[in-house]
Amino acid sequence: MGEINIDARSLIGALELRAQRTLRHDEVAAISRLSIRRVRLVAGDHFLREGDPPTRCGFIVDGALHQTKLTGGGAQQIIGLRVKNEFVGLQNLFLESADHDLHALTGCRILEIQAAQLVAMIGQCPALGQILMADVMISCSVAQDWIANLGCRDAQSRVAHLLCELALRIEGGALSPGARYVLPLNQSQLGDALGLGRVAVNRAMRHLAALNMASCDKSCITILDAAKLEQFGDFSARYLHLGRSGRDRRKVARDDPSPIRSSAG
Amino acid sequence: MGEINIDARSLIGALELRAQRTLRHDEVAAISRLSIRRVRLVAGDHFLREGDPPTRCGFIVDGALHQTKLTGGGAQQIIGLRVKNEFVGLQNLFLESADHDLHALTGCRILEIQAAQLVAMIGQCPALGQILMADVMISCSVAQDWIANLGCRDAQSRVAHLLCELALRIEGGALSPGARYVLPLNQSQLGDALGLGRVAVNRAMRHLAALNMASCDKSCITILDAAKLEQFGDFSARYLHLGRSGRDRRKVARDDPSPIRSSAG
DNA sequence: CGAATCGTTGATTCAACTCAACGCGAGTGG
DNA sequence: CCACTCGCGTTGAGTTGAATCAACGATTCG
Repeated sequence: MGEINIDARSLIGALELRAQRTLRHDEVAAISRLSIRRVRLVAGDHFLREGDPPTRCGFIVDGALHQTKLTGGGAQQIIGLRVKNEFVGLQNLFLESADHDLHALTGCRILEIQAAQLVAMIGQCPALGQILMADVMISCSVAQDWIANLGCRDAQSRVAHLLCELALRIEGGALSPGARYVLPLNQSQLGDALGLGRVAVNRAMRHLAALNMASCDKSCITILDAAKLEQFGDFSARYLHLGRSGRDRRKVARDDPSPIRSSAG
Repeated sequence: MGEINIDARSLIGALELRAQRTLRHDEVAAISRLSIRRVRLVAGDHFLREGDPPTRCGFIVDGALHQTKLTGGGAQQIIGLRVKNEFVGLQNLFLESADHDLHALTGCRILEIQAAQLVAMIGQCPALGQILMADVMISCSVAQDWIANLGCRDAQSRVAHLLCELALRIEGGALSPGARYVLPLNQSQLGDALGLGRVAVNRAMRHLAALNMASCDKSCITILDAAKLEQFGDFSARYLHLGRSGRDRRKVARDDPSPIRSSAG
């Protein structure tokens, strides 16, 4: 294994984490045959634009990107976020063109892989394809959860819900009290993601802080009371499909009886 | 080919339509090896529930289903629709459990396939896997477009947008003036899908009728002025990824210069 | 220092929610 | 056959949550 590229190693590690198993030798070999290019983006750079053929894929080593759509009215809607340790560009892999823009939200380090190579790899190792496709399926689940978030929660709950989601995705860890992470969006962008105005986002965040659920200093979010925040944001981690023991997740592991849902009756 | 099951034929036809090509013999053979079960559902029946292992997949021959989530407040959000000639249950195929409910919206005829068989088939024929995975990717695109719809359009535009989408998905045809289709949702359910109350949906629909864009008699939608409806609903068919010439699509074929987006400036 | 961006707060406006009532048609049962 | 109920669509009136407008403090950066 000593001869394998350090970047390929990162990919292998990420895939093993997702699949919850050690990759086989042929799988490792297939990955190490990929030509991986290191790419750096600064905030605002685009990775894919609407209409582009989906030739670029990548793995985010560090940073965050957002998927956006422009509406006829000139408003911008953030339809998805991608953070470190996640893939980008997989969503359109088997389609003819991208249907949205993909931009860097912060500075990013990305391992770029040509889509054609990825498709070839999937053909050789369907099991690797499954891991990548599971990633797409999770994106789909997350998008659908966002629909529910926008569709039937008020401003405060929406913000709380997104803070919970990002805590888990960014930290890759538990939603434990005192957990802290850097939010890659400012309040305007949060509004674009949540279908709210900046003012409403600001008020919601101050409300969460006043209730001692989560505080925000600059871009640094601190989870003060995880349980209360989850309940307030009607959050359940199931849709993130983090895996039983995977990704340092403790919350999902302890099969909790979903206090939120049961309270609904 | 004469010996192939009529249900397998339906699947083959659907896959060929999606892939825009004739399937190879080995692909046809792989499909004909599937054991397909005919299932009928009546409105309200469930096909999958949240938490279920994703063992059931299917192809909708007729009817419509909805994917739903319950929120803590007791509200139900429709997070996706699946209509005839689409697959169901693919979204969770490589995940451990379903994260939402899947219910019949109307009476349905479904060709059910066990997930395990489908996975095996994908392993044997990665090219077939690509067609199925493209379906998942389109679901993801649609979900993200719904996010944009909920996030930054008012009630009237949301309804108009969804009517456009469903016209294309259900009719599989052009959004031509005079086009007519049966909406599988009542106004309450439309509200659940669009994050609106029934009253708002009703007023929006009457508004669209008053402006001679679309009329609604019982559950039958008639597109009166397709261009106006598209513009009003800020609709572009790109996210449906219907393919160049595929599925009888005329609209997508004629590479139009996207009048909506250009008007935004 | 000035310019720009972001967060914060108050005041006003408005779109959609909620409540409420009623018409209509389908189905049901006496 | 009619009376009844039930679900759905329709409409009006009052309420409210968030948008919008506006102003100001803090921070960063050139």
